Formats: sequence, structure tokens, C-alpha cells
Amino acid sequence: MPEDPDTPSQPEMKPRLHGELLSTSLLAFLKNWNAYGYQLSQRLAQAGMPESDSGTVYRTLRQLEKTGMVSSCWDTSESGPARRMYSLTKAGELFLSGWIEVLQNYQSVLQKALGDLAPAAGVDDEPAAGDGAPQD
Amino acid sequence: MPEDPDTPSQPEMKPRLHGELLSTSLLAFLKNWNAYGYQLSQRLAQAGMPESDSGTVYRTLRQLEKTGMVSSCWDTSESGPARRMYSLTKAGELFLSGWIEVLQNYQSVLQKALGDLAPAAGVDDEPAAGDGAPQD
DNA sequence: GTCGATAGATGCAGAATACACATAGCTGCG
DNA sequence: CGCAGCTATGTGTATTCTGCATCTATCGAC
Repeated sequence: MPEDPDTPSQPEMKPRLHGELLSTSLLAFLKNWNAYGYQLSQRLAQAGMPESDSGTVYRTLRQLEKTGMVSSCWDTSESGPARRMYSLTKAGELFLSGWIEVLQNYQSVLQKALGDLAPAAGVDDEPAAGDGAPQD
Repeated sequence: MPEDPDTPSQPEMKPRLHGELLSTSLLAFLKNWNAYGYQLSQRLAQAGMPESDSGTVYRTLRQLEKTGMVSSCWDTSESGPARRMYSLTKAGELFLSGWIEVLQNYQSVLQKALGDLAPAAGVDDEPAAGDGAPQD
């Protein structure tokens, strides 16, 4: 399909939860709440997150298990298909807390940029690097 | 590479900034501040973000331009190699503000989960996440 | 038996990424 | 000059990740 000058075939830039956003969201849910994939997938949607592919959720959970962030076991106590119950490991907690600084910086960057949302004291034209004056 | 039973070859789960985290960080920096790739790459590190591959930063910027989020032009006013100056477009601003809701939910999820884990920081506490505690 | 909901997983094509490397302009220095 | 080192932007490529469709399987209702 040739591209017309009138119809820009720009790829959509719609928000989607995956990668580290998804991983950390899952870990966060598991912090105080053991759960299984299907449940987590639904909570994500209920929490107002952009819709995630359930296949990706399951794969992400397995990968988190492979890296030792979570552990799982089958739960057949209830009727219905067996569920793989996940729980956060020590390593997962550490990883999660390590992400806090990253996320806080990230939030800070975004809120500074958006000015009106951040109740910060002063909004400068220059981006304050937070840790100090950037020297070139 | 075969894995030795002695050396746990678990993939490292270190925080890394890419994908939408990287894209939105770059857009945020450009909100009030026109800049070029090398500069942005350094600001990212100065802002406390995990180190990002500069190649990825350049490619991400080009991709953001392709999707109309930013625009660029060469700057040869200073001595040294030419710089590709980027500036945020209207579409970029809209996309950025559209991300705020996602981010607020994301922050809310993490902050709820991390409540007791997070180091004491003067982060604004705004529990407006719609639902309450997760329950079965 | 068939339908739908639950619960988990995989195959595949296309996209994104990390790492190494390439290019080019400029500065300092012996 | 030659040459190293920094600035500034990119590319090649193998690997990984993602979205979508599809598949298995259990259970209750009809």
C-alpha cells in the first residue's frame, strides 16, 4: 500500500502496559496478595491499566519465576481448572524496592514537565536535574 | 552457551529504561526544553534514570519523530559535530498528557503495594484509584 | 453434547532491544 | 603533523519481546 500524502500511516502510539511496567505492576500486586495469572490479569484491567494481553501476562509471570522474582505452585483446592498461585520472593521484594527510585525519578521528570500537575514550589524553564546543577 | 550447574546463569533483572518509559521520559524532557540526543542521553543519567544505551536513545528519538511526537532540525551554530535538535510537537504534548492517567494508576498501584517498603520520601499521597483493597 | 466461563499456555511474524562498531568534527598536545 | 580523546549521531545483527490467534482442559448449565 503506497502512502498517500493525505493519509499519514503513522503507527499508533497508544499506551500499553508491558515490559517493566507490567512486571513491576505484577510484583506490586503480589506484594500483599498471593494470586494467580487470570486474577492478576483482571486486576490490572480493574485498576485502570491499559488492557494487557493475557498471554503476555502469563508469559511475564513465568519469566519472573525464571528470574526468581516470584514462585508458584498449583492450586487445585477449588473446583475448576487448576490455578498456578504466585507469591513474591525475597528477591522480588528487593527488585521491587530497587525500582522505587527509578519510578520516583521518572514520576518527577514527568510531573516537572507537566508543571500543572505537580504542586512543586517553582517551575523553572530549565529542567532541574534533581541531584544538582548540570555542568557542561 | 551451556549453563554450568555451579554458576547460576539467571538473567539479570536490573532496572533498565526503554520502551514507553524511555519514550515518555524523552518527551517530558522536551516539554520545556529543546535538546539533542546526546544531551538527552546524559540528562537521563543525571536524573537518576538507569543508564540507557545511547544507540537506543537515538533510535527512539527517530522513531518518535516518525510518529510525529517530535520534530528535529540540524544545528550547526556551535562548533563540533552537528546536532540534531529535537522539539516536542503538539501531538507529542497530547500523547504525554494522555499518559498521565496511566501513570497515575500505575503509581497508585505501586504505592499501595509498597507502602511499607518504600523509603520515606515526600511523595504526594493521592489515593484516588477508584477501587479499594483487592479482595476475592 | 454443546455452550460459555475459567485458567493456562504456545506458535508465529513482526517489532524492539543490547551490544558492538562506524562515521565525522573538533581540541589538545608533543 | 599525527594521534588520542571527546562529542554527536548513527547502523548491523543476534537476541528477546510482543500481540494476536489458537489450543488444551475443567467445570456448570441446559
